[in-house]
Amino acid sequence: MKYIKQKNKIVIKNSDNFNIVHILECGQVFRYKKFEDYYEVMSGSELARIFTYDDRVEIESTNTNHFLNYFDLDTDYSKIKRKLNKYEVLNEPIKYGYGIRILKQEPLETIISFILSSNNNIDRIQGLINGLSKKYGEKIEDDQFGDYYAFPTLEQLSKISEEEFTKLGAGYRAKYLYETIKTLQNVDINQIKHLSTEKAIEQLTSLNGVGPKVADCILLFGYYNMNVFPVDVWIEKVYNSFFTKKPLKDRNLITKKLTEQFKNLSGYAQQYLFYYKRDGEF
DNA sequence: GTGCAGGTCAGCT
DNA sequence: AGCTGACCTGCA
Repeated sequence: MKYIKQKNKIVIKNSDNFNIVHILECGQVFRYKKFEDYYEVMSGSELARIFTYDDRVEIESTNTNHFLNYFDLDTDYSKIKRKLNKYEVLNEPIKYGYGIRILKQEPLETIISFILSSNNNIDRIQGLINGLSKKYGEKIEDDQFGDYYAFPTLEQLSKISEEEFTKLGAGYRAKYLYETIKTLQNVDINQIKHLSTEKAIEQLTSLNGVGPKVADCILLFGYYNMNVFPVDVWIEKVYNSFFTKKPLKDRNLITKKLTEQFKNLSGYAQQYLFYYKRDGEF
């Protein structure tokens, strides 16, 4: 993707492969907020504002290189979409969500966020993550962007009791968080990226509160692994409407069928289909 | 009041 | 291994 890198700004001239609404609302991320004329996104301890104009997109941030990587701007989505378009079922979804890009989020943040996402709704998930950051993350006072809160580090998270997670409103997920954080203190989460997809899923699902769907989300959004196809309620509907004559309700089986079909493009395919089904009309 | 929201876990065949 | 019900919580 062509972009111009300035001191604290990234300018994208041709934004056929970058649409901030598509990127933020295709289900991969929770730490963002819409303002009147821009979107704000937080990643780790960094913050970015994304302005969309007729002829360009501008990203102003606390850390240009961080967001260059976060938005994966050196990956050519035209090429990816060409490959995906060989599957007819993806033609319309790609047209609809043309500006989707898969973000490179931080593993810890992704693990915690998607544990909170289970059987929950988006508003509450966002509220929980904001509350968690505000209460336990580092306060950052930036001259240009004002005050905001970083996502808590593992060390900061490890000091939180189960009761405090409950007080935040995590519900029965409080125990999941508490147990998982305890486990993570004895695990190097960076080694997960070197494992085979199968082994990585095995290791992630051993964490409390992480089942097959959440494990797939963590691998896709936190480890940039395109071999997984998270199946939630929306993808279940997509599969049963457009991929089969006999409806399945076993999500593990649906995952298996879809990853067999899309192989190392599974992650991308999931995002276009998810956004099209959830936001548009399928 | 009741059903639901981006599933997971435990306890049963 | 595969299936089923319970589950925090806040909002329509």
